[in-house]
Amino acid sequence: MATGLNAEQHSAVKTLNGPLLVLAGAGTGKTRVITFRIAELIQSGITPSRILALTFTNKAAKEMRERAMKLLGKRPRNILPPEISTFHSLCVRILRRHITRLGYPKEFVIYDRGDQEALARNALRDIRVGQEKLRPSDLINKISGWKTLSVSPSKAVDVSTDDKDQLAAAAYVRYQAALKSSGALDFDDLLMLTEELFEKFPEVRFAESSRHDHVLIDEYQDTNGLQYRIVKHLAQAHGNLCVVGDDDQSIYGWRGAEVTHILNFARHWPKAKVVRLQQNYRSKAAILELANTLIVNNKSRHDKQLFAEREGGAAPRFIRFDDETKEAEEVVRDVRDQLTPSSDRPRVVPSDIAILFRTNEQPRVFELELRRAKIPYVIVGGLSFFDRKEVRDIMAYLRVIANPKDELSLLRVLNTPPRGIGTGSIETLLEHAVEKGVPLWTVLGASLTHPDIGHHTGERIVQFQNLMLSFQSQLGKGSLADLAKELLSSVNYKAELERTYKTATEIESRTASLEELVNSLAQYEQQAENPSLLGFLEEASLTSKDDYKDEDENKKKNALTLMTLHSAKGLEFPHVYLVGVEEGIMPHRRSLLEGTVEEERRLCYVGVTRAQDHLTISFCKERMKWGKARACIPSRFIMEMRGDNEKAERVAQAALEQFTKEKHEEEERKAPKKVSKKASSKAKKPASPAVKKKA
DNA sequence: CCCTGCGCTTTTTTT
DNA sequence: AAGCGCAGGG
Repeated sequence: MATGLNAEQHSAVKTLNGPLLVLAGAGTGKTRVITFRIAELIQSGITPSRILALTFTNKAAKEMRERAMKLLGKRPRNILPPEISTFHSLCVRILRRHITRLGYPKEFVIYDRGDQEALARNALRDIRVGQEKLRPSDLINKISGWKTLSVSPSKAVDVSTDDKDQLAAAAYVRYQAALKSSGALDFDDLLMLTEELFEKFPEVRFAESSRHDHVLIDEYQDTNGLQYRIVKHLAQAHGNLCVVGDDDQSIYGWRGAEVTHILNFARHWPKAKVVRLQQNYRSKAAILELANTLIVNNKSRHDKQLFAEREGGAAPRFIRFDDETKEAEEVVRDVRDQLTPSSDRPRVVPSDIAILFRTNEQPRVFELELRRAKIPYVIVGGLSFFDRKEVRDIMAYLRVIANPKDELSLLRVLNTPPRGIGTGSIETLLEHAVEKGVPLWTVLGASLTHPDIGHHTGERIVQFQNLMLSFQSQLGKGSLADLAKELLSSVNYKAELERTYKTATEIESRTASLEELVNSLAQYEQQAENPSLLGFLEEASLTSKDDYKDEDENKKKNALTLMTLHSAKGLEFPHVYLVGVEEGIMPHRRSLLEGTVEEERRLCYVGVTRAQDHLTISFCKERMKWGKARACIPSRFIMEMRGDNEKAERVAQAALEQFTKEKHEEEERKAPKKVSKKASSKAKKPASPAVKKKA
């Protein structure tokens, strides 16, 4: 079975029992080892379904599933396959079985990042401490951090000492209350409640941990505290836990991932066997050398040195451009050159090429150029299908139909498209609902008799509710795709699009995404064993959006890839363009101020080690920011890769100086307001960080 | 209640 | 540059 493996890989694959830590450097055949190991376990007589393999993305899970199946060949249909899924999907399955014990409904919905933003925005409304305020995204990160530590809202209020934390804690209380009353869970809840179940109910822990005899985890360096504890529960009984990862590729520290989990694995599992994979099969020596030179600048890491199996290779290019437009133009021109058939080198197709960047705003310019050059491309992540306004609208309708308690969605669709239900009436209803302590949905009917709501408006609200009710009664009867189509026509959404958007192309593209939504419903119904609206919604929020709408798989197969470094982890391409390698972007300015440059360096390392044959690193002299051109400093990582540490040091100094100065300027800009406001306001703000709420 | 337009803020990565 | 909130006219 295990053929073509080197000695280290062989050892990892053949160690079937007990704890096993595989420290696998970039490009050392990590995925191969996991899949071979799964196959080996099955060969040795383990029932496939008793194996649980966990990944961080659906894409990785899907790929692993396919590879394992291929390795195993045809299996009788009545034998269940190994369970290969993401942490989050696993938790959803566990919760669906036991969550009622925690007082949550079995039919919970999952709120994604967009919903979280909306909730956070609401929760922060009217909350401030003096002049301090919090951005929704910061609140979300903060809450996520608390949840990772299993800190409840009330506990957060207790433990918060500084102003910002107190403020966040107050918002956390509201945020969590809103989630609960909507019958919704966010991503962190999925993990947190699973742990709670395991802690509170030994029988649940027993039942769930008895389902498997072997647990494997990919990208272990990115596990956070919750995931770590869940895994511990799952593997405690049998101890057959195999984790695979690379501390140099830990790039999710901001999400609570702790490298210590992988660094201390041998301590937590004293019997653990440790295997190191250090032979890199992916990159040409010239590229790997660059990566090695870069990463040794990190102080906290397992000391290791990767060896290139593929000698030589073209020297990586470092190119400077005038600005981001030039960068996109020239990179795309270079891509086109590469794609042009030539007799003196092997053929290159778009799917051999990836353009990698740090932030999600960077691809815009590249998209434009690629379209102009007629090169097929896919953008991974970023503004995805499910983030488009029209799709979110319709999804909100579907959610209200599936779960009328979902207040966020209800508020979104109540007057979308405009149907004469104004903010005034909605406020009144909300107050009424809060008074009675029931969901907003329940009081909709009362709007006809409510003194503060006009008769006309009341009628329209009831009409809306009846429409939703009629769709609810259709659930389980006909096809979901048909229901969605009917929904679109009965709320006249297309007319709304035509009214809102001016250009024909925009209307067309928005209409197209609605069609796509209907198609994905149809597709879901076809492939799901037991299709339900709730099931579709669950899949839509959990599945990383890109592999979700695989409508034209073929087109995708031949497309160039645009993606962030975070999304690129685990992938490889013959040609890689790493763009925007400048101080402030990579390392990101925020990391400089927060002292997390080492993680940025690992990010850069991940980028460099994605390349198999050709690597191009580029940076700009200046870049547009908020409509203004700003000078850019080439990243210290570039100097480090070239071995000029002195210059890197100077650059680091200069960048830190510049960004701290900017930060000060920003604060200055805000300060005068503070003074004038204080002067003009009648009552002075409380000195203690008391949370002010408007009634 | 709906729409438009003005001014103000925006600064990361993702399941 | 772009999205959001808010004020003011229909």
